[in-house]
Amino acid sequence: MFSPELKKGSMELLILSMLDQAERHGYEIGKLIETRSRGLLEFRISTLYSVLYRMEDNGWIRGRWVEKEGQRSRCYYRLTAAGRKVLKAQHENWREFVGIINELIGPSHA
Amino acid sequence: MFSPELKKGSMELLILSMLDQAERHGYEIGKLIETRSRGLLEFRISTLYSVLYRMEDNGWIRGRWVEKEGQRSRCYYRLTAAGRKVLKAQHENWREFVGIINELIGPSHA
DNA sequence: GTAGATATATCATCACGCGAAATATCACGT
DNA sequence: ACGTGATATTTCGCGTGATGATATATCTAC
Repeated sequence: MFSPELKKGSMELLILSMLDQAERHGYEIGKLIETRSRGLLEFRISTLYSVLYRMEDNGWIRGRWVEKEGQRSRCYYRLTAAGRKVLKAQHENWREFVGIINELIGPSHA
Repeated sequence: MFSPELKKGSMELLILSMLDQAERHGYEIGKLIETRSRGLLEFRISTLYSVLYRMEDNGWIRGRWVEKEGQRSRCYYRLTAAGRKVLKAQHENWREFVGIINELIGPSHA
Protein backbone atom coordinates (compact mmCIF):
# COMPACT_ATOMS: atom_id res chain seq x y z
CA MET A 1 0.00 0.00 0.00
CA PHE A 2 2.44 2.63 1.16
CA SER A 3 6.00 2.86 -0.01
CA PRO A 4 8.24 0.87 2.29
CA GLU A 5 10.39 3.92 2.86
CA LEU A 6 7.45 5.92 4.07
CA LYS A 7 6.71 3.36 6.74
CA LYS A 8 10.21 3.48 8.12
CA GLY A 9 10.50 5.86 10.97
CA SER A 10 6.87 5.64 11.96
CA MET A 11 7.27 2.15 13.33
CA GLU A 12 8.72 3.17 16.69
CA LEU A 13 6.20 5.93 17.22
CA LEU A 14 3.40 3.55 16.37
CA ILE A 15 4.55 0.87 18.78
CA LEU A 16 5.23 3.34 21.57
CA SER A 17 1.72 4.75 21.11
CA MET A 18 0.17 1.30 21.33
CA LEU A 19 2.04 0.64 24.55
CA ASP A 20 1.05 3.96 26.04
CA GLN A 21 -2.50 2.75 26.45
CA ALA A 22 -1.86 -0.73 27.76
CA GLU A 23 0.61 -3.51 28.31
CA ARG A 24 0.68 -5.56 25.12
CA HIS A 25 2.54 -8.43 23.51
CA GLY A 26 4.12 -8.38 20.04
CA TYR A 27 1.53 -10.28 18.09
CA GLU A 28 -1.22 -8.21 19.63
CA ILE A 29 0.46 -4.97 18.53
CA GLY A 30 0.73 -6.29 15.00
CA LYS A 31 -2.94 -7.19 14.84
CA LEU A 32 -3.90 -3.90 16.42
CA ILE A 33 -2.04 -1.86 13.81
CA GLU A 34 -3.57 -3.96 11.07
CA THR A 35 -7.17 -3.70 12.26
CA ARG A 36 -7.07 -0.08 13.42
CA SER A 37 -5.70 1.00 10.05
CA ARG A 38 -8.36 -1.11 8.33
CA GLY A 39 -5.67 -3.24 6.73
CA LEU A 40 -3.99 -0.29 5.04
CA LEU A 41 -0.92 -0.33 7.24
CA GLU A 42 0.68 -3.68 7.73
CA PHE A 43 4.10 -4.17 9.19
CA ARG A 44 5.77 -7.53 8.93
CA ILE A 45 5.63 -9.41 12.18
CA SER A 46 9.38 -10.06 11.98
CA THR A 47 9.98 -6.33 11.75
CA LEU A 48 7.74 -5.76 14.73
CA TYR A 49 9.73 -8.08 16.96
CA SER A 50 13.07 -6.72 15.85
CA VAL A 51 11.90 -3.20 16.68
CA LEU A 52 10.60 -4.39 20.06
CA TYR A 53 13.96 -5.97 20.87
CA ARG A 54 15.77 -2.82 19.83
CA MET A 55 13.50 -0.64 21.91
CA GLU A 56 13.98 -2.89 24.91
CA ASP A 57 17.75 -2.64 24.44
CA ASN A 58 17.34 1.12 24.38
CA GLY A 59 15.46 0.94 27.65
CA TRP A 60 12.26 2.42 26.20
CA ILE A 61 10.13 -0.61 26.99
CA ARG A 62 10.35 -3.60 29.33
CA GLY A 63 9.02 -7.07 28.66
CA ARG A 64 7.41 -9.42 31.14
CA TRP A 65 6.81 -13.09 30.38
CA VAL A 66 3.38 -14.41 31.22
CA GLU A 67 2.52 -18.08 31.16
CA LYS A 68 -1.14 -18.94 31.39
CA GLU A 69 -2.72 -22.35 31.44
CA GLY A 70 -3.51 -23.55 27.94
CA GLN A 71 -1.69 -20.69 26.23
CA ARG A 72 1.61 -20.20 24.55
CA SER A 73 3.86 -17.95 26.64
CA ARG A 74 3.61 -14.31 25.77
CA CYS A 75 5.91 -11.41 26.45
CA TYR A 76 3.99 -8.32 27.50
CA TYR A 77 5.73 -5.01 27.00
CA ARG A 78 5.16 -1.77 28.82
CA LEU A 79 6.68 1.69 28.50
CA THR A 80 9.45 2.71 30.86
CA ALA A 81 9.79 6.25 32.10
CA ALA A 82 12.41 6.82 29.42
CA GLY A 83 10.09 5.33 26.81
CA ARG A 84 7.37 7.74 27.80
CA LYS A 85 9.73 10.62 27.19
CA VAL A 86 10.75 9.20 23.83
CA LEU A 87 7.09 8.78 22.89
CA LYS A 88 6.39 12.40 23.70
CA ALA A 89 9.43 13.57 21.77
CA GLN A 90 8.70 11.41 18.75
CA HIS A 91 5.08 12.51 18.77
CA GLU A 92 6.02 16.17 18.63
CA ASN A 93 8.70 15.37 16.13
CA TRP A 94 6.18 13.64 13.88
CA ARG A 95 3.77 16.56 13.98
CA GLU A 96 6.48 19.05 13.17
CA PHE A 97 7.84 16.88 10.39
CA VAL A 98 4.42 16.47 8.78
CA GLY A 99 3.86 20.20 9.05
CA ILE A 100 7.06 21.03 7.26
CA ILE A 101 6.59 18.48 4.50
CA ASN A 102 3.02 19.68 3.92
CA GLU A 103 4.28 23.22 3.74
CA LEU A 104 6.93 22.30 1.20
CA ILE A 105 4.84 20.13 -1.08
CA GLY A 106 1.88 22.48 -1.05
CA PRO A 107 -1.73 21.52 -1.63
CA SER A 108 -2.49 18.77 -4.09
CA HIS A 109 -3.88 20.05 -7.37
CA ALA A 110 -6.10 17.15 -8.25
CA MET B 1 16.62 17.31 13.66
CA PHE B 2 14.35 14.56 12.42
CA SER B 3 15.13 10.89 12.60
CA PRO B 4 16.85 9.75 9.42
CA GLU B 5 14.23 7.06 8.98
CA LEU B 6 11.46 9.61 9.02
CA LYS B 7 13.07 11.48 6.17
CA LYS B 8 13.27 8.43 3.98
CA GLY B 9 10.33 8.17 1.66
CA SER B 10 9.59 11.87 1.73
CA MET B 11 12.64 12.68 -0.36
CA GLU B 12 11.14 11.77 -3.72
CA LEU B 13 7.88 13.54 -3.01
CA LEU B 14 9.79 16.62 -1.94
CA ILE B 15 11.96 16.72 -5.05
CA LEU B 16 9.06 16.03 -7.38
CA SER B 17 7.14 18.88 -5.75
CA MET B 18 10.04 21.27 -6.22
CA LEU B 19 10.24 20.34 -9.90
CA ASP B 20 6.51 20.73 -10.39
CA GLN B 21 6.86 24.49 -10.10
CA ALA B 22 9.95 25.05 -12.18
CA GLU B 23 12.94 23.53 -13.87
CA ARG B 24 15.69 23.32 -11.29
CA HIS B 25 19.18 21.96 -10.77
CA GLY B 26 20.31 19.73 -7.91
CA TYR B 27 22.10 22.25 -5.75
CA GLU B 28 19.19 24.64 -6.10
CA ILE B 29 16.74 22.00 -4.86
CA GLY B 30 18.91 21.36 -1.84
CA LYS B 31 19.08 25.02 -0.92
CA LEU B 32 15.36 25.41 -1.53
CA ILE B 33 14.47 22.60 0.85
CA GLU B 34 16.83 24.02 3.42
CA THR B 35 15.58 27.60 3.28
CA ARG B 36 11.87 26.84 2.86
CA SER B 37 11.95 24.58 5.90
CA ARG B 38 13.83 27.29 7.81
CA GLY B 39 16.78 24.93 8.18
CA LEU B 40 14.77 22.25 9.94
CA LEU B 41 14.88 19.81 7.07
CA GLU B 42 18.27 19.21 5.57
CA PHE B 43 19.02 16.44 3.18
CA ARG B 44 22.61 15.62 2.34
CA ILE B 45 23.58 16.91 -1.06
CA SER B 46 24.98 13.48 -1.94
CA THR B 47 21.61 11.95 -1.15
CA LEU B 48 19.90 14.53 -3.32
CA TYR B 49 21.96 13.69 -6.38
CA SER B 50 21.59 9.96 -5.91
CA VAL B 51 17.81 10.36 -5.72
CA LEU B 52 17.84 12.59 -8.81
CA TYR B 53 19.81 10.00 -10.78
CA ARG B 54 17.46 7.26 -9.64
CA MET B 55 14.41 9.28 -10.61
CA GLU B 56 15.88 10.03 -14.01
CA ASP B 57 16.52 6.31 -14.50
CA ASN B 58 12.88 5.73 -13.60
CA GLY B 59 11.87 8.24 -16.23
CA TRP B 60 10.18 10.58 -13.75
CA ILE B 61 12.44 13.53 -14.52
CA ARG B 62 14.71 14.54 -17.37
CA GLY B 63 17.91 16.52 -17.05
CA ARG B 64 19.17 19.18 -19.43
CA TRP B 65 22.72 20.53 -19.28
CA VAL B 66 23.08 24.28 -19.45
CA GLU B 67 26.40 26.03 -19.87
CA LYS B 68 26.42 29.73 -19.28
CA GLU B 69 29.33 32.11 -19.59
CA GLY B 70 31.16 32.47 -16.33
CA GLN B 71 29.25 29.65 -14.59
CA ARG B 72 29.87 26.06 -13.80
CA SER B 73 27.70 23.78 -15.94
CA ARG B 74 24.41 22.92 -14.33
CA CYS B 75 21.96 20.13 -15.00
CA TYR B 76 18.38 21.38 -14.92
CA TYR B 77 15.72 18.78 -14.25
CA ARG B 78 12.07 18.90 -15.17
CA LEU B 79 9.18 16.50 -14.61
CA THR B 80 8.18 14.12 -17.37
CA ALA B 81 4.56 13.15 -17.93
CA ALA B 82 5.24 9.97 -15.98
CA GLY B 83 6.82 12.02 -13.20
CA ARG B 84 3.75 14.18 -12.95
CA LYS B 85 1.65 11.08 -12.42
CA VAL B 86 4.04 9.78 -9.79
CA LEU B 87 3.94 13.13 -8.02
CA LYS B 88 0.16 13.05 -7.89
CA ALA B 89 0.15 9.47 -6.64
CA GLN B 90 2.82 10.10 -4.01
CA HIS B 91 1.05 13.23 -2.89
CA GLU B 92 -2.22 11.39 -2.26
CA ASN B 93 -0.28 8.54 -0.76
CA TRP B 94 1.42 10.89 1.68
CA ARG B 95 -1.84 12.45 2.81
CA GLU B 96 -3.45 9.09 3.39
CA PHE B 97 -0.42 7.80 5.21
CA VAL B 98 -0.30 10.79 7.53
CA GLY B 99 -4.02 10.44 8.19
CA ILE B 100 -3.70 6.83 9.22
CA ILE B 101 -0.67 7.37 11.43
CA ASN B 102 -2.36 10.32 13.14
CA GLU B 103 -5.41 8.18 13.72
CA LEU B 104 -3.33 5.41 15.24
CA ILE B 105 -1.12 7.49 17.48
CA GLY B 106 -3.94 9.71 18.70
CA PRO B 107 -3.62 13.27 19.94
CA SER B 108 -0.56 14.21 21.92
CA HIS B 109 -1.21 14.54 25.63
CA ALA B 110 1.35 17.17 26.45
C1' DG C 1 45.70 34.27 -3.09
C1' DT C 2 42.82 32.09 -0.31
C1' DA C 3 38.59 31.19 1.87
C1' DG C 4 33.82 30.13 1.10
C1' DA C 5 29.77 29.60 -1.75
C1' DT C 6 28.29 27.33 -5.86
C1' DA C 7 27.81 22.85 -8.41
C1' DT C 8 28.29 17.91 -9.64
C1' DA C 9 29.99 13.07 -9.05
C1' DT C 10 31.29 8.58 -6.90
C1' DC C 11 31.57 5.02 -3.60
C1' DA C 12 31.91 2.35 0.76
C1' DT C 13 29.27 1.87 4.83
C1' DC C 14 25.47 1.14 7.83
C1' DA C 15 20.79 0.98 9.52
C1' DC C 16 16.74 -1.20 9.11
C1' DG C 17 12.53 -3.23 7.17
C1' DC C 18 11.57 -7.51 4.83
C1' DG C 19 11.10 -12.46 3.49
C1' DA C 20 11.64 -17.02 4.78
C1' DA C 21 11.85 -20.59 7.86
C1' DA C 22 11.64 -22.82 12.34
C1' DT C 23 9.16 -23.83 16.62
C1' DA C 24 5.02 -24.42 19.60
C1' DT C 25 0.13 -24.30 21.27
C1' DC C 26 -4.81 -24.00 20.72
C1' DA C 27 -9.46 -24.19 18.25
C1' DC C 28 -12.24 -26.05 14.83
C1' DG C 29 -14.14 -29.14 11.50
C1' DT C 30 -14.29 -33.77 9.55
C1' DA D 1 -7.35 -39.12 15.00
C1' DC D 2 -5.92 -35.70 11.68
C1' DG D 3 -5.26 -31.52 9.22
C1' DT D 4 -5.70 -26.66 8.80
C1' DG D 5 -5.42 -22.11 10.31
C1' DA D 6 -4.94 -18.67 13.95
C1' DT D 7 -2.02 -17.47 17.68
C1' DA D 8 2.83 -16.38 19.29
C1' DT D 9 7.91 -15.84 19.28
C1' DT D 10 12.67 -16.22 17.23
C1' DT D 11 16.50 -15.88 14.01
C1' DC D 12 19.06 -14.63 9.99
C1' DG D 13 20.40 -13.30 5.30
C1' DC D 14 19.04 -9.87 1.82
C1' DG D 15 18.18 -5.56 -0.48
C1' DT D 16 17.25 -0.77 -0.45
C1' DG D 17 18.66 3.66 0.13
C1' DA D 18 20.35 7.70 3.02
C1' DT D 19 24.79 9.11 4.69
C1' DG D 20 29.73 10.63 4.96
C1' DA D 21 33.86 11.22 2.81
C1' DT D 22 36.21 12.66 -0.94
C1' DA D 23 37.31 14.68 -5.43
C1' DT D 24 36.80 18.17 -8.91
C1' DA D 25 35.82 22.86 -10.80
C1' DT D 26 34.27 27.79 -11.03
C1' DC D 27 33.00 32.22 -9.18
C1' DT D 28 32.96 36.05 -5.61
C1' DA D 29 34.87 38.68 -2.01
C1' DC D 30 38.27 40.04 1.27
